[in-house]
Amino acid sequence: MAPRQRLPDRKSKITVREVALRAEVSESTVSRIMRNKGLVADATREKVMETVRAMGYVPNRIAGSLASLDAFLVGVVIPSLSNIVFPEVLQGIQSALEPTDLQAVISTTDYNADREEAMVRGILAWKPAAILLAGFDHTDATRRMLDQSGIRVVEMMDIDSTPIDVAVGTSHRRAGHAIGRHLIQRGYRRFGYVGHDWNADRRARLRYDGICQALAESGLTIAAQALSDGPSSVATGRAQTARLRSDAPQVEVAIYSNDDMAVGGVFHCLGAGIRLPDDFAVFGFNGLDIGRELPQPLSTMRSNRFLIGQRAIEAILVSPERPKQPLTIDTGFEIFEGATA
Amino acid sequence: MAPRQRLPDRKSKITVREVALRAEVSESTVSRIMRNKGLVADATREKVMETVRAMGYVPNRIAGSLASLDAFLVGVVIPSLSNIVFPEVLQGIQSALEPTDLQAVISTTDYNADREEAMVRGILAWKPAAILLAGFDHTDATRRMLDQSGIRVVEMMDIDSTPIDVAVGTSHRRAGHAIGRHLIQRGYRRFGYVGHDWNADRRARLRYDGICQALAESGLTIAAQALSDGPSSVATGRAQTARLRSDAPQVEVAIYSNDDMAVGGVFHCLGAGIRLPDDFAVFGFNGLDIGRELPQPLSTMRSNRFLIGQRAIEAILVSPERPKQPLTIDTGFEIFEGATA
DNA sequence: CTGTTAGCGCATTCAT
DNA sequence: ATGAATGCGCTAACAG
Repeated sequence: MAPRQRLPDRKSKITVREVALRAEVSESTVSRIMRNKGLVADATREKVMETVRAMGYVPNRIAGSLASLDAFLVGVVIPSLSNIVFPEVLQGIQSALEPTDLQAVISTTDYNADREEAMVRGILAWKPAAILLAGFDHTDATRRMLDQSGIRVVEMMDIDSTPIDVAVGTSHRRAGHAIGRHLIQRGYRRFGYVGHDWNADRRARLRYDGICQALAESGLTIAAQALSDGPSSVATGRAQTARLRSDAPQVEVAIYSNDDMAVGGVFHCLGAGIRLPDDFAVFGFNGLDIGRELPQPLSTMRSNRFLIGQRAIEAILVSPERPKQPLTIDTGFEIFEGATA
Repeated sequence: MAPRQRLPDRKSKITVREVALRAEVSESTVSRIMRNKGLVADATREKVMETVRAMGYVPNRIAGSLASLDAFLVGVVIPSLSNIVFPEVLQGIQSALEPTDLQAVISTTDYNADREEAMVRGILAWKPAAILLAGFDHTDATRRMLDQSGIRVVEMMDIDSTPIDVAVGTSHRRAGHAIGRHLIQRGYRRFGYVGHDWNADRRARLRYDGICQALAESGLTIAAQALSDGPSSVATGRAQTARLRSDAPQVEVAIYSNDDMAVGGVFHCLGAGIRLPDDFAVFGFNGLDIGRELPQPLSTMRSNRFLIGQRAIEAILVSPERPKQPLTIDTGFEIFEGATA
């Protein structure tokens, strides 16, 4: 634990008091003016604002928040920033936060539930208006803290479980099922799967389950799979595709755990002279921009991460109190046909 | 301005007082224990910790920070989250923040200096230990606020100007110059440039200037360029490459404003059957992962954004006071030869 | 329309 | 080793 940061003892510590004295009004008047609340004569307002500007006064929100018991922060706890989907969710959050005077405190967990617990504890200490998390996998202690806090809690990305308060996202199980159905309808029968670490990414697992279920309903199975135990990446997708191709040359179509992996698959094919989708077909998940710009657009399942962040904030803005019933908000998914499957 | 969020009036508002009463000690004792500061008998510590756990007490940092005048927040103001480089910087920040008990408050400006001003004002109100910004383009008001705040200020990404306090990043002008030199040495003479909006991305402009200078030193110039006025993207890079190729077929090598754009260029070539680098060569900037996984690895200039975030935090952790002299920290750059130029 | 009073929850002297 | 008193800077009643 590093040493705390003591604020520099700037002698020029300007508070309401200083402003009030200089402007010859009371502190409450200054306070009212700074918050545009309550009635103030235009004359005094101008007089005060002038000295505020002159002195460069910035109200101390720490004190303000303590006095009013209002919250001006929203906690956000996500697994990582290196998977592009989370920055996208953050964009949605920032955009929905813009008209508000709430600010986001952001922490990352590295897909570690214990770290999540620590982050949640740290954030709750700031008495935020709400806290947004990714997924439903929390430690018991985390769950207890969230419960007791009484604030709004949004579990994002996934809606395949019952939330503490609100869930916003898409059904990954249903998305996987839809992928399976789609590919069967297109005539594929020999399926492969290329994936990354399921322990870190439970949603990839849910999609996988959905796929298997759809195949099973048609009497089919996944004939071969190439799984890596690291995080998803273009490089991994590329390597695992090579492996799948050599292990199971009969596979007609590979479903990938996400678009990063699938793009790696496309790159492998481009390099090895494999024709898509005739020799081998590739199907991704996420609808990343880059997939659309490939020489042949990537066939994939789009989900809207920006919307997830946005809806999450909108949901908690409705009321500071949790509803009696947990709420689930489905941001949907959509097949993008593309040209690789 | 949306309504504030009033914290739910949970009757179970647990404060030091409640814990102290239940544990039959004074508030100061509880406080000391929670902060591991000052001497406390093991027996009482255990007794208190037990009731802390039982009651689920979480100290209120708002009150704590106000009372102690210590700062527990670090403000981060970046242009956007959609350009992958900023999430990477954030990763570095988060990683350096981990052993600390500081937390990051993050805002985005959409490349708008007035929004930056608003974000900085909002963040300063939280009396953060430090504030990290991208670049040197701030409004006068922003500059004044940062100055008066007395806290540490880090200007990130770029080190081509004199910082307020600390600058961390790479010299984009020198990077551009190095790119120019490198390509000249490899024998290229007919240069093209493919870029995006310079108003939003001043660093791209600095690189461009560096490139031009290097070419000029060898009596060369950029013969043709394709500029879009939107943000950088794979799609834009692809479209502008098509334009450049038809407008100026004589161009041997195109330097791109960044890797997103350059990957778009590569995709165009792959689709149009243009052989890289013989028919046309492509050179990027940033060293994004995806470039390395292309069928032919993208020739580019690597810079380390994670390191920028990390060094930024390290720099402000050294001392809560600004040094007399502004400090510049160079995180460097490095040519990645690749196979597209 | 403006001022006065009394905390918000905690950390910090200073006593004991 | 522990407790009591004071105030951080501001907002929220209430008076006037």
